[in-house]
Amino acid sequence: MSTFATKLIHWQKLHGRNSLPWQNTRDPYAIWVSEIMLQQTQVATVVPYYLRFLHRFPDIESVASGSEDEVLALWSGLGYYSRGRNLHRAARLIAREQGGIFPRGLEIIQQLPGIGRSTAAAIAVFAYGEQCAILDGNVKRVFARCFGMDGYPGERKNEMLLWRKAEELLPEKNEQDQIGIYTQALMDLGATICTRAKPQCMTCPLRQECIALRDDHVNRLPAPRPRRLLPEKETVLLMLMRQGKVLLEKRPATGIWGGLWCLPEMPLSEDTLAYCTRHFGMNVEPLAHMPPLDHTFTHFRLRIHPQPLQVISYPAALKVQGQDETMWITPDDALKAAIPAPVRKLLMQYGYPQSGQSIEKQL
DNA sequence: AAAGCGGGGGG
DNA sequence: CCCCCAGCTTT
Repeated sequence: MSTFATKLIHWQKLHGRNSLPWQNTRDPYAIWVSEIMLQQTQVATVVPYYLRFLHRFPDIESVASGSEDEVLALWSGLGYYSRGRNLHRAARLIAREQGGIFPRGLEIIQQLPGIGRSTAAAIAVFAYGEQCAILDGNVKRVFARCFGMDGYPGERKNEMLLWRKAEELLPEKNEQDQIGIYTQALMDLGATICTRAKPQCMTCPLRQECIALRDDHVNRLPAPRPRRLLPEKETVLLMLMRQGKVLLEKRPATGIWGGLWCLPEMPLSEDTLAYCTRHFGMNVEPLAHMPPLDHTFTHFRLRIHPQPLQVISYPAALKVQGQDETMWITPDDALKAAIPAPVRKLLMQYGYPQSGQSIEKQL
């Protein structure tokens, strides 16, 4: 009778993933970048962003000497931009205070901005072989099913319980050199077998001990997060065109699309032409109408009304109230900048009506 | 159309 | 502390 860890290690060697771009390295920097990108984001999405990021920023020193704007530009489309800002902050911190050497040790790693307990553990395991437990969304799902945990795994007491289990189940002394394989096995099992929908229980290495499978509760576990209904909001995004260029504003560092370049936002209640006169001192006239674009966040739904406008006249010194940074940029260049996904979509629709262009083609 | 995913920050 | 926030993909 082999243990939990032994089964997973054996399964990983036969069926796990072993050639992802961030595997087969012990470079803590490369592992760090991958783990940050993999927060909230699936492998297939991350791969092209990761390759591009490491090509431009091959080490901590290069990130630290690059601008936040450039980091965010490479992050554009990946979402959760505070991850990019924190990565940049942390790189500068490490460059300045640690001579560019990524720290060792779970607790130290966890003190870096953007790195919590699970991410720190993953880095400590993959880069240094430390005996640490991870607990990401995949692992929570695997555990909730395997142990038949009824409650919502995000609830405090359940999460504490899961962390305790995660630590108990770490490999025994004789297999501690396999901690990386074991950790990868947990991730891969959640990603390829113990999936949210249609899990492949028949080929699962844990099928003999899985409580959810035994009790036919696999599709009920893990318990879903308690929901509250989404508020809906509407806003206007102005597409001010002048000499083939569009006006972008840099958003404040915090809040929605923090630090990204965005089309100027205007309340739906205002009159467009009056707003442009008052806010920018511009004379404008409407261009071809564009249909509204719906964008969903976790906590609200946003209906965006794009408003393309031709600038007829504008003041010599464009000074926008409460906005320290604005720029005129061609839509082509804007697509290479740090812009949120809906703005990217609008600019692409504007530049290439009809055809949709996927992120992979641009990368 | 709805659900899921780690960590930071504010109340 | 606990609760809210963030943006994209998958189902």
